Amino acid sequence: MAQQKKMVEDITSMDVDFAQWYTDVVKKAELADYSSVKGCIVYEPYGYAIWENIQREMDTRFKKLGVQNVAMPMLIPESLLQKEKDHIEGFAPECAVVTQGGGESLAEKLYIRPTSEVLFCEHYQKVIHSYRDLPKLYNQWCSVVRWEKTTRPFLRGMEFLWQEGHTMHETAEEAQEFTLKMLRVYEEVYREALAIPPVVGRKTEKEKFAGAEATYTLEPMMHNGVALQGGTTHYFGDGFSKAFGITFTGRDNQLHAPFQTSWGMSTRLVGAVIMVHGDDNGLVLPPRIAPIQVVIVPIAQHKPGVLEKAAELRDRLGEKFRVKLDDSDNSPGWKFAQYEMQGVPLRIEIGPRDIEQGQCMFVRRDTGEKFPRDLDTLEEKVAASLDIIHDSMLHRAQENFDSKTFTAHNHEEFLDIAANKPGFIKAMWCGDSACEDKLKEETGGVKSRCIPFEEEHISDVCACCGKPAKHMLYWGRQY
RNA sequence: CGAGGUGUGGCUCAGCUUGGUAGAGCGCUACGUUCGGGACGUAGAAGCCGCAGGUUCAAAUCCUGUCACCUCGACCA
Repeated sequence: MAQQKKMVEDITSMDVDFAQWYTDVVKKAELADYSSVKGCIVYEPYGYAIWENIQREMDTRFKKLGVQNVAMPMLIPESLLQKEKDHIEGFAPECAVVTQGGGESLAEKLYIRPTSEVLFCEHYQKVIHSYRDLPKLYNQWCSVVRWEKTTRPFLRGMEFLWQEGHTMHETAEEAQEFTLKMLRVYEEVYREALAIPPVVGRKTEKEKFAGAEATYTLEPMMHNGVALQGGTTHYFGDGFSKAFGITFTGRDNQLHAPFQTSWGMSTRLVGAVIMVHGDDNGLVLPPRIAPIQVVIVPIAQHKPGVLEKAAELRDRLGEKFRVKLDDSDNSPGWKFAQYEMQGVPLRIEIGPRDIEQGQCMFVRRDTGEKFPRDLDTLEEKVAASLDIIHDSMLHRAQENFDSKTFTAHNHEEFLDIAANKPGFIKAMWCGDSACEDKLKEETGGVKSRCIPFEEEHISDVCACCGKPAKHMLYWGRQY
């Protein structure tokens, strides 16, 4: 697909400075603003609307699986957080802690949740008594706080919005199966709502979540070849259950500990959408999560009949799509640029000439392609175009992924690719975390992304140490 | 936490070297003319120059301190 001419001068070109480009898009598309606290952003209406649409895509899928939404407290007593050893060790260093209340020192410190496993466990301990109480499938939409040193809007914040699901199951098999089921739900959201093809697989021992037995992950590749950990599901076994004394009477009339999962995706997904699909003119939004799917720009709107016709189209399309008619006094060119920056998937231009001919002009945001469409079948034409745009965006993201994924057969090739080709590396691995440490050190930051479910056989030996290989890994730098 | 950088109308910045009435562009308000790729004219509103000390007749400008944010690295969704 031909690269569009750059029309917006306020946005730094991706090739010049990708980081600056990202920041420019966030600001110019009016997604978020900085607040007076470092790492805490203001989600502006347009940015928040994207998140709401992503939420809806996820929440309806959760509910189809029987997941129920709840709301847990924000504060965790220190003693509660300490009940699971690996968990506290993993999270305590990045927690914010409340030590005062009402002007007096607290007897026990209260941690602001960095994640809520222990809160769910405390509650589950009270409400689970019998196998008939299982499974418990809870989820919450909330914000969490982690004391990050470096922050970027949507990608990493001190406070960020997310959902965290926490479930309890009668058997290990059922919990393991549910962990993978949620992973597939996430992948579906990626592909069908975000038009992003992620790599999906299992994290290595080194990279897994604090306290989990297994962590699965979705790793989309950004336009510049850098990875983003964008969603994880965890299988906990019965470790937390035992630590929290959660028991139920089984079908055999014996006491058992239930098996647990958790899974989360965050507003980081908005960052992924920006960096996977965006271009030098700004944001490019997948139609299914775009706050405005169709923007109608009237041409020569002062002429009789134009605004009336444009409003009629808005009313018609508004029954099926998220539509905006911009009848402000700004010039058409200004409006074109504005909605391109904001990534609106489809623009409809309508002017006196079109009205005479019973048509309007469609302009696709993803390709810049412009073509006439008859007014009388407009609803079908818009629906078809939005689907085509979605498919085309997914396809292009896949092409970018493929063109930036390289195979390393040995240590030398691995270092060469890491140094010279931005993107993912596929390579064999012996299973030893020492090799992960070594490669990260040698390459200055390339880390294992995951063991994919469909592994390829690239060679018989580890691309680091040369010992017999156990798995194929995806590797890459990450945000 | 290491290395850089920046704080001046809403935004981007100039002014600081050499102290002397606080500026420009964009945006905003009103009216008019415009309208198929960021239109134009006229009139207008808007800033105790991040904060605190100090030097001085006089500080955006010099000195000291402090806070905040941004970018890049190391750690994490």
